[in-house]
Amino acid sequence: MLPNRGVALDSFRKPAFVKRMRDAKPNKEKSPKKPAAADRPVGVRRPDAARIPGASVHTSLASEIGLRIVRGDYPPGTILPNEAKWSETFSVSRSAVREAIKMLMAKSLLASRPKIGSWVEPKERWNLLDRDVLAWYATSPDREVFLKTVQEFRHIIEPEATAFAAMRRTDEQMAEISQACREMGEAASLQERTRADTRFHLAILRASGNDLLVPLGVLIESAFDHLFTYTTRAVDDLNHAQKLHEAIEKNIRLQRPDAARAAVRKLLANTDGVIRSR
Amino acid sequence: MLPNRGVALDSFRKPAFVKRMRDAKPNKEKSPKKPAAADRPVGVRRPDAARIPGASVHTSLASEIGLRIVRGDYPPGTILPNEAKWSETFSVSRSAVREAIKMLMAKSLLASRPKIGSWVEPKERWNLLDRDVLAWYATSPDREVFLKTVQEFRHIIEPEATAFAAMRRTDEQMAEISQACREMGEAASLQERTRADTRFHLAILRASGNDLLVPLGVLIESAFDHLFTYTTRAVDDLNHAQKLHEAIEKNIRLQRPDAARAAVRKLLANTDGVIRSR
DNA sequence: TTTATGTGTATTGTCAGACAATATTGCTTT
DNA sequence: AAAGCAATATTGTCTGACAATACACATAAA
Repeated sequence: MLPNRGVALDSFRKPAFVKRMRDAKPNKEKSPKKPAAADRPVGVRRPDAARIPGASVHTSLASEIGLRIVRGDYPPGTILPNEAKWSETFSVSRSAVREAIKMLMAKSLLASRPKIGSWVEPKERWNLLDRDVLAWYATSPDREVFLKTVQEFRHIIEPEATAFAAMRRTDEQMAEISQACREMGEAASLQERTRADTRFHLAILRASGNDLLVPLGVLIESAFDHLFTYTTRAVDDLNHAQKLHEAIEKNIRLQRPDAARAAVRKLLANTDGVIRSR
Repeated sequence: MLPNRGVALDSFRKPAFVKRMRDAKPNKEKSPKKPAAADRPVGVRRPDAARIPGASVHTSLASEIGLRIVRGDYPPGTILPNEAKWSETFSVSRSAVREAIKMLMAKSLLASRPKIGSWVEPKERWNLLDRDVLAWYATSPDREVFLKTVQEFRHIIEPEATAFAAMRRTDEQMAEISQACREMGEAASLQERTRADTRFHLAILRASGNDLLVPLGVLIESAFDHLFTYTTRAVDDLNHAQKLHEAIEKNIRLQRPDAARAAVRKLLANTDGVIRSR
């Protein structure tokens, strides 16, 4: 019943690579500390921690720890502070810590064993295509590099996905694509436009008929997220981009895979230009 | 600090789409039941559940529940039995159930709210490229379809990844690739060979210089996992496949992106043939 | 009747404290 | 010096309690 981790080869071994960095403190002593615990009444429960208003404790905790790991505070192989320590640091219960850690384990950022502790997994195991991990990852290096990586990935994926969509889309899927495209053109605000843009590309992925392509949508969302600041408001550019989108829509509608692929390549090249020129 | 879920557009709403299927029972009444609780002494703790010897309780639980979800026992939108129910069903503590559920939430299979319960997320949110989810997914439909999907994905990814590897690989990365290729040729058993084969392809992904390509290695692993049964033992085929691999290795070594890409396409076509002919 | 308001209640969220399982570490004995 | 053994630290698991939340229903007001 247990999923077959990796290939048959069960060369599973003790975490021999873990560096014994006991009671490891974060690398960079930027010390997140409590960013001024001012307007907080004394004696109240749950004093510090990176509490986020709307979110549950374990979710916030997972975000905080996950971010630190991805950011490189605890390099792969190091042993994290133990559960009691986290519990104390953030003034939360051990259960909350455990649930947070379980979330990070599910994303393959961590693994743990009794008497050893929890250590950071090697980077190539990280599930970088996970929404959260990607978001954390996006904050660490300068945006430039991240955006370039994502954009490169889009070049690999989207042309082919679109070609498949042109071959296999259902009428219903086509309707979604067309509507998103139309709404892009009619959008009043830039935000609304970006929204429709995202829907457009996600709909194409769904229409590709390959289930495995769908989860890559997070990359596109992330790209638009970070592209937003770059986006030019020049009307000419917007019109041009709109035409490129419409070309894609048309070729999918007419079921022309090759033309659709080419159209996507053009759009991506255009986006590349926007990034480069900034 | 909280990762920006999706694009800016916070059209976050109450789970309006959840079907109110209270105390939902699994769809298919295949009733996994306890598959004969024979050789188990009476009165012992933790009687049934899908306990897996080596694994922790919450991990086993997550596997069991995750498999059921992916398999379609609880379609997207349905509300799962509550924590107490699971706890009772599997005779484990509520904490264990919660930790398991947190793992599934981290993979976006579930979400939950107080007073509502936990519901299955829409399929397009599932993190299908996660190791575990992929493994569960691989068990559900017939292998044919799954393999075809994965293979199609490889056609999209690997040629481009290899071209990048040819351009950007370091000497160290090249050494890994070459060694894996060599070990493929020298492998004594089929299993050993598959092992090296996997390493070969993963090394190429790593050498591509695009961090986002690395996590896709799980797909390759999964492919080989399921391809294993198909693998022919005919010496001619093995020799042929080996030559194709060596061609790839050579073109990466000589830094010829286009030739490398073409070589990978050939190899994939060959693999396609193996699948089709079976 | 329709709309607002409050009240009950089921479910997850959080906490606290205990014990079990496990593997490292150092000590003891042969 | 080698082998076995005990001490110990850390995660794993269980139990029981209370808080927070938002649906559902009854009740009251317009």
